[in-house]
Amino acid sequence: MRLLLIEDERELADALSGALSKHGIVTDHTTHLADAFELTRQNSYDAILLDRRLPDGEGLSFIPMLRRTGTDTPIIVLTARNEPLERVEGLDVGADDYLGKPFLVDELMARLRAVLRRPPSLTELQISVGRMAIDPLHLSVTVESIPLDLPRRELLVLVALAKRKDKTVLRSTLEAAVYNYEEEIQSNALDAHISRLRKRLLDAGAGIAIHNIRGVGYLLKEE
Amino acid sequence: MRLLLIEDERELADALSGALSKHGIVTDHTTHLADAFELTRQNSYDAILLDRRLPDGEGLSFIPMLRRTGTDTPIIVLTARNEPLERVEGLDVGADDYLGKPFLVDELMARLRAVLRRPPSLTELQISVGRMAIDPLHLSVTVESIPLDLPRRELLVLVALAKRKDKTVLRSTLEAAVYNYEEEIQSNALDAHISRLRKRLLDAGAGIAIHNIRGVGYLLKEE
DNA sequence: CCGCGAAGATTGCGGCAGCATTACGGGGAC
DNA sequence: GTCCCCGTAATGCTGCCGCAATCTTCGCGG
Repeated sequence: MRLLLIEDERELADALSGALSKHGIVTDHTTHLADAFELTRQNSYDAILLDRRLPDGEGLSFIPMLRRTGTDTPIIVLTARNEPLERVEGLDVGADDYLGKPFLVDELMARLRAVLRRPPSLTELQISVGRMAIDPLHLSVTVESIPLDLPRRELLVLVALAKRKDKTVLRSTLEAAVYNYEEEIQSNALDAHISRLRKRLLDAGAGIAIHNIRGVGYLLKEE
Repeated sequence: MRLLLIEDERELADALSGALSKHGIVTDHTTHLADAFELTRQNSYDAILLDRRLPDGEGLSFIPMLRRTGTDTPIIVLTARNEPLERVEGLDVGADDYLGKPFLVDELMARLRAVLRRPPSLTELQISVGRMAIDPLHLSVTVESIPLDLPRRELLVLVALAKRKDKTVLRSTLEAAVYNYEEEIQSNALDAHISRLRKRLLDAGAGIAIHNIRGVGYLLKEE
């Protein structure tokens, strides 16, 4: 396993590299964002550890840059800036985890494992379809910048479909997205939600269509 | 390595779990098909050991169910029903091996190794043929990024063929992919599906051809 | 090269499963 | 109370899909 560590405090960086190597992890280290960007282009990392305060800028700005190149390498932010709001900020720009300094190496390892266990994140921060923008993290929806508020269940259906726009989403997947295990469902509730959602999207002029694939599921695409 | 054992005889199940654990194999055990299906959705198994006679139905019916979700985890059927015709039956619905009770654990291990030695995963995340991309896990199909929705049975046929593109797929294999154990078929329904599928693919300009291998099966390739 | 039988291809038809829509009412939020 | 979400169920409809009839292709033997 190979990590990229972006951290300007030499001592911490060395200590961390040493600790990780005991777990059989190879670590590349750099102190500047510019170098980091170059390194990610030349190598393939299993994960990236990122400090926020860096000599040539705010570490977080690195995340959208990287994501824009289509890279979905997990990123864990390591920083002294550990206020709740700052954590939200970090996760919302696309970090996979956020760990405040000081931290135990054991906790870092555990979070690393957790992050690597996940399937490569399909979760974009912002999905746009038709005249519509959907933020799956905050569960908010806008049509041409005008917020559209939808009932909870319809919203969940929409997000589940939007995350895989232009691809079929199985019925069972949708049910799993909207209902948890306790909530039984013994009618066509899902169909009803789809129907009502369609009507609302039409009224709002969202410019998207939800197609049914008989016996399989549904598919969302621009109309 | 992790296995799923579907077996209602408690004693046999316990003995087997114990024996397998000595080979470093982790075994999940369940006695009912319904639970088994849930488990396969939540976990990823290297192989599945399946009894035929189960409290909630014929074990074999589980195989098409599972295959239909796009899972091609190897399945070994373990059963007292060990007549030649019954073995054919089992293998034809999509089992990878069929082992009659009683059996030696050593033989099971050998068969397991054999099954796992086969092409690591037929389950690519994305299969591309001609101008077409197929996602066998999510059962979605696109032609030059434009989603193509197909009826369920035609879709299943296409996916089964695409997974083994450029290779002949036996008629019986296709039938197993499309029909479950209960559903009898006494006409040329499969041929009809192939025919309608060909037409749809042509209309969509998919750039692929489905050839017939007389008396054997079908073969999908770029045209 | 021709003829024949078997396998496959195609297509219309009809039944019915699955979906869309909508009205209704319980229930929670305010 | 009032509003609205949301599960339920009734209704109507679409189009999938099994069937079978008919036509075409293939491979073999003479």
